[in-house]
Amino acid sequence: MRHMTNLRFIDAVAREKSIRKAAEKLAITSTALNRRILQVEDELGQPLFERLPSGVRLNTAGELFVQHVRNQIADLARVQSQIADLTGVRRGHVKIAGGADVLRFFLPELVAHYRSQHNAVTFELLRQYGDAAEASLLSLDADLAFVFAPVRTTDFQVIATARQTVHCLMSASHPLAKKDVIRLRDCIDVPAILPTAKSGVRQLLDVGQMKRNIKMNTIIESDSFEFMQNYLVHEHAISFQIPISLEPGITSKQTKNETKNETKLASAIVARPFDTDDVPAGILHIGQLKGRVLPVAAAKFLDNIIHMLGQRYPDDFDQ
Amino acid sequence: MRHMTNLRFIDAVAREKSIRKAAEKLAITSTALNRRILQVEDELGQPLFERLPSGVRLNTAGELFVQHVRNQIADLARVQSQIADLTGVRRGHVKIAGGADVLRFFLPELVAHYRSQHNAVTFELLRQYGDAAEASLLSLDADLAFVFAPVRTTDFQVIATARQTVHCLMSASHPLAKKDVIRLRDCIDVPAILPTAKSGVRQLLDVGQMKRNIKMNTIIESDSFEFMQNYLVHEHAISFQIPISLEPGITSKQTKNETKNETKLASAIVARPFDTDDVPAGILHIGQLKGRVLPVAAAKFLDNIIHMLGQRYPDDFDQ
DNA sequence: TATGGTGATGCGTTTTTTGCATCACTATGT
DNA sequence: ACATAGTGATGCAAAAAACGCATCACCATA
Repeated sequence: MRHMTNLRFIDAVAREKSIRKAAEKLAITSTALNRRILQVEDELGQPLFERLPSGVRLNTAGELFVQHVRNQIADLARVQSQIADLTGVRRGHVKIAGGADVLRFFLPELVAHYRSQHNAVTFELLRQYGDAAEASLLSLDADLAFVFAPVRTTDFQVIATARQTVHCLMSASHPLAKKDVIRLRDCIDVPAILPTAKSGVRQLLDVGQMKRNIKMNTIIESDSFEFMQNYLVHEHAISFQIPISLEPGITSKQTKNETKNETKLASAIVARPFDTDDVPAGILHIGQLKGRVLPVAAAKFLDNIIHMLGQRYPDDFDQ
Repeated sequence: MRHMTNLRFIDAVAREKSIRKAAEKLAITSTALNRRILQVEDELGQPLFERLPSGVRLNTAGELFVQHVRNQIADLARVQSQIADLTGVRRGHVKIAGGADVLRFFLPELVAHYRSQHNAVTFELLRQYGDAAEASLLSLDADLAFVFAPVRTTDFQVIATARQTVHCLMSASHPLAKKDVIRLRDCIDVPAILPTAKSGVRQLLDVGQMKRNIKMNTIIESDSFEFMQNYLVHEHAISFQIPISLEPGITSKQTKNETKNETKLASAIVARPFDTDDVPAGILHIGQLKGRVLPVAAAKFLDNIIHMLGQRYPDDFDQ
């Protein structure tokens, strides 16, 4: 859309905090970009940027204007998506912010399924946690966000939630695998691989350890699901995940033929839920920017998410 | 704002339903305008207008897009107003839709007072009733609307209301002027000048006549406040108004020195409220488009309206 | 003091937009 | 049936706007 050029340029400069850097990204010369910005400032009657020796920075008016610009860009995308939908072709670009947990298996499957029906829809997955994800909603860098934690800002509109009980992962031959529910005291002295401190799961585990006054035997910290899971076949340790990040072959319930399924590495690993009296369940929030009308593509994808969550976690799901 | 040109052009064509007519209004040639529209349609990937022999008409995509365009235009105005406010200069253009009642004395006084403080703010007053006023909010042709009737659409957000008792107007020497409150039965056989049927006051009067099974002696119908009021000095008739449209000299309460004030024509006229058991009070709604963030100028003017109403009708005011 | 970074500006060139003339089409009235 | 007056679309030359290069002025830092 041609008429948006100036606005996109301003957005770019605001992000890069430098006209020359933005110009490079936009594949034009800095002088052309500079003049367009001067022109807009002139039309507006006052500057949007402060000129610093190291580049530019938005002033108050600029902050206001850039927010407006991003709204415009997002709203145009919404309308385009809606218009495309009229002709039967769903079109658009869906931007989703979420933690590594949902990016691991849940979203790949869901996105693939959606794209198999609407291949003109493109996606953008941002790995962001908590505050950062909410900030992306606000700056319209994301249409939807998964937040596994209490929601902070008032701009976050929760569309659905899913209770996620923290699970212990371990080799199928681990003694704890015989139990249906794990108590925190069972884990004393068991070598434990914990997610890094900023992770939501880690925070829940810490709450539990505080409550029961139990200190787990932490041998490794990592933010890689793959490492934590794959390590378990080498040493009889335990690691922790929430259901949504579990590899499909790993079920949280004990099955009779669990041993038969051990064809792949994944199925040599089992998951057992914590007793929620020890480690509280976390709430996964799916939300959007409050008051925003989403593009058709994003809105329909959100429907899919909700449907899938409702189907997969019928008891722990809320809408 | 240069980047809005295409959008303003599309808006104009949609309103005029003709490229040539719109071009004339926009002071460009039809061919330039035509090509700009073709360009936008091309960028968008599909047409916005149906081409008819008599001009053009929006198709479904066009309806969507034009609504978006109007939102953009209005939102830009909001941001501009907000930015101007940062520098201490209030700037903007406030568009108000309302009936003749509020346009008569209430709004002139209020607008004049506001402009005496912020002379960079301009105003646009649209004489529209009920549905039309609400439609103007929706198409963003108006920022604020006064609706004297039940509010229909869900897009109308009521900011404040004022109960308005229907008053009888008459010459000060009229027998009914001795009463403090008028009953409908007092009006039997009194020559009456009624507002036209679409007026809100008329509807309230009709409700009262139904309820009490009384038919007033209608000698004249008019939609001109001036005619109805000025006629009263020539014949001992009565006419009807709500407080907000009353000329300042005319008070609704009986005062001792009423006769002394009869220096002007206006003060030869007195107003007496109807008993609300006979003629129900009407509710004047002041509202805006639901969910919309108003430009500073309009928002602050709305504050003034509310303040003035609260001061003038402390008992019948709601916020 | 030299250097490498920033945004601003004058000027010639390129790209885009505009207006004129004209076409193709369709209602409407003679 | 035919002329007429209205509509939007299009080819082409002129006008206007945007662009890129070279360069300036400024500032922080080494």
